Amino acid sequence: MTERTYQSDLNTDEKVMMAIIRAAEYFKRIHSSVFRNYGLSFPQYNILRVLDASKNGQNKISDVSRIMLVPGANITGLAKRLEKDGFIIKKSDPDDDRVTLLDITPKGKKTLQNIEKEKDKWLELMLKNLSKNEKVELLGIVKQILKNGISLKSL
Amino acid sequence: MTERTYQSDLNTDEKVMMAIIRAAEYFKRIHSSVFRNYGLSFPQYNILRVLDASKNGQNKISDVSRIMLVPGANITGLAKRLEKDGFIIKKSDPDDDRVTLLDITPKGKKTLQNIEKEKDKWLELMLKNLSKNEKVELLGIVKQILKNGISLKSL
DNA sequence: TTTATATATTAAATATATTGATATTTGATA
DNA sequence: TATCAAATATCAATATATTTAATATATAAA
Repeated sequence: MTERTYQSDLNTDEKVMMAIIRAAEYFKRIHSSVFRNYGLSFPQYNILRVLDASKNGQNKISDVSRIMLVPGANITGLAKRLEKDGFIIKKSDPDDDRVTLLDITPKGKKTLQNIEKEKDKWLELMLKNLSKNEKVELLGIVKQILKNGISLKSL
Repeated sequence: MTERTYQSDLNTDEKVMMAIIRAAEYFKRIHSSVFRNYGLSFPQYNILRVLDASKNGQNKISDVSRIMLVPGANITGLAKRLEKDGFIIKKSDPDDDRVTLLDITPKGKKTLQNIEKEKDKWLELMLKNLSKNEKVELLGIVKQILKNGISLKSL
């Protein structure tokens, strides 16, 4: 019986993962078509979001990297493109010369605002099947997943 | 009051989306490090999974495209790389010469099997915070999101 | 001071995504 | 039958993103 229970638990786990990944792809695909009209890819949009939610609209590359679970070498390239298009600027941290700070520009903030309405319209459509309660519940469960902190370092 | 309620609902929606996307990135990042040892990227792995779950281990490019929410032109490239590495083979559909069938090879199936144990070990770790009940609940809610069928065509 | 660690960049190779154009086949219809 | 529209897949060009490894610099710790 333990054998079967174990098996079936694993299958549930797998279903949970695949469901979440598919839902994420679903969100990303719909929303990307919004961002694209504003010259942003999805990862670029995410960086802007992180910065906008950060204190003073700025953050270190290493922190952005950690928050987004994206390697630093990757952020460097993304940041370069974002700066080229005027959405952010890079400055070095006066307190620590190793650190590069990414700073969202007024254009960056304005772009986020412009995107917001259109994006929210789609979000509402996509989540219209869920009650408020279900949303809150979902949020709580997903947060628990994120909280447990398994990391690649454990490998 | 409606104003506030509306606002707060939108914020919940956004939180739901961001949480799901972050969880998906989390899964993908951990699992990618498993797949990579077997020569597969995440999208490649997903195609194999789709084929493996399809009747006779084969499916049309257009259907894979629809299932994965990935444009067809994209699947063409992915399939080419998968075939080059012997995970799938491409044949044309005898019933419809427009159609290309992707067929998972024994090597492809074997690779999925080899990956499975290691992958499941990580999954279990990542989901250890959740009760069976919570998993089932999560699954039900996410499925509802996926079911509502908003598509890019609506744009 | 020496060493180790943290931070970011670069380079090169590969993979993925996007768009638009093209070719082929099929199905429908005049 | 001939023609047209739709479905399917590919290709080409370009832009982006990812991965890995190597490097440079600065800070912290010993």
